[in-house]
Amino acid sequence: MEVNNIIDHLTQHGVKPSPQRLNIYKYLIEEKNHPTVDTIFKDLIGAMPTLSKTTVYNTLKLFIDKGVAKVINIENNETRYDADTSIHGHFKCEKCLKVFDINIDMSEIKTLDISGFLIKETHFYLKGICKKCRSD
Amino acid sequence: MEVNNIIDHLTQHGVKPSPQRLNIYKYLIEEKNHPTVDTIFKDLIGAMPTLSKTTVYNTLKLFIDKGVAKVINIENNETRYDADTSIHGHFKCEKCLKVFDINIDMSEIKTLDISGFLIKETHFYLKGICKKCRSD
DNA sequence: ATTAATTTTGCAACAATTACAATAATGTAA
DNA sequence: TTACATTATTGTAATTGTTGCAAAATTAAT
Repeated sequence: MEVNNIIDHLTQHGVKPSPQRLNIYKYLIEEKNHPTVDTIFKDLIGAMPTLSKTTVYNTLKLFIDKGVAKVINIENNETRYDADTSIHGHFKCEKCLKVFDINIDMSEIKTLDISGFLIKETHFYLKGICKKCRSD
Repeated sequence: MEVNNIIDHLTQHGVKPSPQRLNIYKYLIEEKNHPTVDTIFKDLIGAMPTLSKTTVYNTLKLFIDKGVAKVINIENNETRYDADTSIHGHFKCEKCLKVFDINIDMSEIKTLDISGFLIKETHFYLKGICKKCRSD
């Protein structure tokens, strides 16, 4: 995505694009690694030496509120973030620890037990061993 | 489930049924509230006044290892536990905070992107407002 | 009964996250 | 521009869920 498009996208969602926010958002969409706060912080501190970890937390919370990012909750001690807000699933490899995107067809899922329930968020993930790690 | 059945079930999975383990497991299957460690501890400390929170942690970790319980990870700051180890999903109501079980047909899901991947765990959950809370 | 092995317990340590107040940056109106 | 108001960023302290660890208690074995 072009920088101008990013600025538009954030602005349209009510996120004022400060330098920190821009860099964090760019990082989220360019590195498709579903990073943790710590990863984001460590990868950006070089380019923005004054960056504070609190800012990363604040910014991600803002992104979630404004709907330009989503939380991925696979392990209870590592919250990850994803700028892809479409409904999709994840696969976490227990060996290389990478998180992969997977497409899912949710139409088959919304069923029986929860008729009358209002669904706001859909989360799906698998854990196991990825193809590459199995052959290593 | 009868107590003897519970003992058999735990034993068959390699869990020696101490009083603490028995009570925690019974709590898990009787109260279908998908409790947190804190909830379990607070609800059992009356009946077992010497119970330690560390024991609850240890016991649940053992249950997971031995396959008689599963982790439910919906919020990043509240790990919940479930003695139903079959593949099923959950719905968390944002208003009353209850967690409901939902049946899912996983055959529709395992797809494309992850051919060749070894799947060990399947997790699915929704968030929203439950029927009762919508009508209140 | 002694000894060995396992389980439980309490407390300290740790790590992720949040609260909060101070500082910095930005926007606005004269 | 200058002065003022608003918003964003930062650093530190506090909080919370979890784990590490060694001592005490319980259970099993000889």
